[in-house]
Amino acid sequence: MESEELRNVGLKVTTPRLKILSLLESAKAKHMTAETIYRQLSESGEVIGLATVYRALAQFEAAGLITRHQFEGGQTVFELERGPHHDHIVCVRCGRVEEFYDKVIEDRQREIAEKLGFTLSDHALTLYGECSGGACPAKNG
Amino acid sequence: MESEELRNVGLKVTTPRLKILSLLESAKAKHMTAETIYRQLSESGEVIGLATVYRALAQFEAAGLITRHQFEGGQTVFELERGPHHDHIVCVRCGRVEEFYDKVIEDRQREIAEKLGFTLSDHALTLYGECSGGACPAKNG
DNA sequence: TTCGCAAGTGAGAATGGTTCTCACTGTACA
DNA sequence: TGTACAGTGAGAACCATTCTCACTTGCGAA
Ligand SMILES: [Mn+2]
Ligand SMILES: [Mn+2]
Ligand SMILES: [Zn+2]
Ligand SMILES: [Zn+2]
Repeated sequence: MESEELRNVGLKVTTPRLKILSLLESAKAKHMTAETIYRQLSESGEVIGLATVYRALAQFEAAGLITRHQFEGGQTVFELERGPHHDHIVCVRCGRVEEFYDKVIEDRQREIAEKLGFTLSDHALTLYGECSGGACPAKNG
Repeated sequence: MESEELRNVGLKVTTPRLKILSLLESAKAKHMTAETIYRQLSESGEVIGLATVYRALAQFEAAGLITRHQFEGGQTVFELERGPHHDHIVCVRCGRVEEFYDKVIEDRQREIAEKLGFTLSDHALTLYGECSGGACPAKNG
């Protein structure tokens, strides 16, 4: 249950936090903005302040429950941290986001950091391009 | 001369644009925020509006003269597009920025995009970590 | 050269995503 | 159950960036 998850990371179990967590789990879109989360909760009758949404997301991130991505030209998006690490490729035409994991790149990053005398703690890799003709909604008409 | 550079990309040669371009060329810091550029120009007696700085930077970027980077937790920084492409590693403690180029990663990105049905147009890769003890000013005291 | 005018500029207002404030509320724990 | 203190919501504040608009400037045509 989501209550467990909150307790496990040392956060009090409150209604807003539970609602936000379950929305992140059940929503069709995997990557959501704070605004989107706020609106979807509002539309389903949950009255949760936008400030609370931002606060909860920041806490979830600090606790490692979710990750934050800033794709260029868009707002910050959040996603549940489930399963293995991955990076993203974004269609600059329609905004579609695909995920990928590449061991070669991941390993290389560690080597590069080491060679430059850094202790690697994180990285952000996002590819941008246009998705293929049929798949890209924005290309049809 | 910088006038050439502006003309070559189809931009009128104006005083603000020239000042901004030369500052980017001569400044000690390679990666600068709009605010920093504005302040440095002001301090050297050049009166150029902040809005103009932002406008010029946007135009320079569109023209391919400079590139824009958004490191997490910081403001957008700009740098002159000279020499070959590179990515960045940022010290989360002191903010130092180092540059690197890795052919393996670059090639892999292209392959990944292709495999996923995307035509790659750009990418953003930034590593984060702590730079080594002696080199990191923030670690001394 | 001089002219005309589209393009550029600067000051300040507006924007918009995110954070802060503060009085009120709810959770957790004894 | 009571209480202390963390959490919440509404709206104000923040702040990087963009927009507005009256004025200026670069530059091709004459
Ligand atoms: Mn993802
Ligand atoms: Mn650089
Ligand atoms: Zn697409
Ligand atoms: Zn450092």
